[in-house]
Amino acid sequence: MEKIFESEYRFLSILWENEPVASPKLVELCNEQLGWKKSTTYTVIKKLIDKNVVKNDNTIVSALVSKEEVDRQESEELLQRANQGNVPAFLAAFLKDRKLSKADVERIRQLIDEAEED
Amino acid sequence: MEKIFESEYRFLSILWENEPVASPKLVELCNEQLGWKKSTTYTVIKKLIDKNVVKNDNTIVSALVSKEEVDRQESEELLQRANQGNVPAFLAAFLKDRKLSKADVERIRQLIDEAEED
DNA sequence: ATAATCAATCTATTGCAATAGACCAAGAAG
DNA sequence: CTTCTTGGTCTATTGCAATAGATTGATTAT
Repeated sequence: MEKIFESEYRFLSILWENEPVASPKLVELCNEQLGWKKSTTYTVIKKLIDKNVVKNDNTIVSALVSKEEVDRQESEELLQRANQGNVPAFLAAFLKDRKLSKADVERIRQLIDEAEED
Repeated sequence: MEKIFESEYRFLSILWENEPVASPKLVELCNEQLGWKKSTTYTVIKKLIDKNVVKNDNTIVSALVSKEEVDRQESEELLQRANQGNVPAFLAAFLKDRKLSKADVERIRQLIDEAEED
């Protein structure tokens, strides 16, 4: 997946919250929430269509990629850059000096179990 | 801490591996590893000095901030942006569909335990 | 004294993401 | 029909990170 820029992410955040949504409505929302002019919204939509991240079917815009996927890509980049893809090293740094409640620990423990391959 | 840009991070990666190091040596290293001209290296050093991230004591350059701190800041931003600071949510997304070896799971389990508050 | 070297700065220039104004084509309204 | 509206594009412009050339001021060597 091609890189998503800051302003594209801001746009997507609005889209994800409202999709599927008519493009003029997006123009309105982006103006309210981001202060964007009409053409700004449309150029961003276009860029994202080119990147296959968004589609516009006869005025109705929707995302082809979920927030989870985009966020994942971001964390993957960080994992690679900061820890060369070493998951435990990344988590060690991430959890360092962090305090977790019993409930959180429980939830996380479960996630780890699910990630364990046999 | 002020934001560290991509190119500053690349520079810092070299600095962290070699500090403390004489500035002309940094010019050489940045030229070899990044293809930078002399002035580019010096302007980046200057920017980082302004940001209090690096110091230059009579030609000898060293970092005032560790890689761990910078990486941490980065992951913190991601945590906020993607999961509003919710650690378990972040970890859920991060670990989803990831395959971990038994050894990794063991290490991570320990990290979690250490992060548990009483 | 003067020339050469060298660390460092100061001031551009480049590159590209972010933003927007001017325009257009097609359909709706008169 | 023709005028108006409207979704959309095309082509700037702006903003700022990234990069670098020209220059300086101090030290070293001649």
